[in-house]
Amino acid sequence: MPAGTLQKNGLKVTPQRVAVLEAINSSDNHPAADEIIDFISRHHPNIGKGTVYRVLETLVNRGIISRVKTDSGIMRYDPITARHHHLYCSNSERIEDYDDKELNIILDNYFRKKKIKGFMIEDIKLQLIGKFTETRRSKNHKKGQIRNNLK
Amino acid sequence: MPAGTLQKNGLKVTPQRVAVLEAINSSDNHPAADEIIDFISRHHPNIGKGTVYRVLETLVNRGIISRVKTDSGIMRYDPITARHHHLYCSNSERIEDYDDKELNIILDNYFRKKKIKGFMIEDIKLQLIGKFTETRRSKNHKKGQIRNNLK
DNA sequence: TTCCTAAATAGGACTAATTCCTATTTATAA
DNA sequence: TTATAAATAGGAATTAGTCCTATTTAGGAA
Ligand SMILES: [Mn+2]
Ligand SMILES: [Mn+2]
Ligand SMILES: [Zn+2]
Ligand SMILES: [Zn+2]
Repeated sequence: MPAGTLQKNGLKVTPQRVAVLEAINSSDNHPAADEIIDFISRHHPNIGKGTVYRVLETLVNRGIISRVKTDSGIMRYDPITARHHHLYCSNSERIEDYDDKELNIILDNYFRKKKIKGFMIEDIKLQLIGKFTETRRSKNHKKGQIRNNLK
Repeated sequence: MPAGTLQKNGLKVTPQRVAVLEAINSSDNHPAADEIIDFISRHHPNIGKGTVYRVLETLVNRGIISRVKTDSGIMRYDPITARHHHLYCSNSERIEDYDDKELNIILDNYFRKKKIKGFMIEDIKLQLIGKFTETRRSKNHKKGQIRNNLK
């Protein structure tokens, strides 16, 4: 499947690109570059760090993956490019997807009426900050490993 | 005024703290640490970079200023701590405040009903991404200087 | 006013995420 | 199979931010 995605987007199918795509798709963690590199390195120990960053940029530019901003300034990556929002834990680095069509409709309607003077909206993202009351149902590799920097 | 704010918050009034507060207050740019340092350095050339970061952290912890996250991972600072949202330019680093009580009410109502399972909301931030159709009405020092990284 | 001391600063080393560089390798179109 | 433009490896460079410690200082006490 990764190979198909790459071809469809007119990208050369390289093992490195396939590996990066697989890493992101198999994570439910919104992984950082660092985690992607760790994951890939298990079966592909000689991948260049620079290559991973370059591949990520390429994939973002083609709209195959997206970026998720964090407080700490570390960039994280998301296999989902469709419109959706995020839940941010206020005392760990956990980030979960939040998809809500009803909310999107409300927001779209609101801003269809209420124009912001001097600004043309292209996208609306909600950051919902709070606390998770359930632990992660980890689907993948690094089970439960959530970087935690409670301060 | 900065001195008063510091005293009110039980902080020693040092020239460095006053300078940082003045820099942030006089900017309408949501400045990064780098810009705050540049600004202060004009009249206070020996301020330590570490001091500026430490003062910023102190001010954030006391609720005197707040942080604004950006795409690029560079942290920016905001003299406003009251609840408000931000307009992000999709091809420059421009960020403007967006305050909208009606919208806050809509969001609060929506999430009062619609609970998110496994998550307790503490704060909701909207990132409105788009294009500004008017140039900045620059109130301050670095006139018009908006870091621009159109790529 | 002067003195004392806990708190704050200067200034530079350090860290870590990301970018950049270039010699070498490789995917693919012909 | 070959040619070549595109991609990678590997490591140096950059840079926002943190950390450390000798020195200075704000502000309360005397
Ligand atoms: Mn890791
Ligand atoms: Mn600057
Ligand atoms: Zn997501
Ligand atoms: Zn603001």
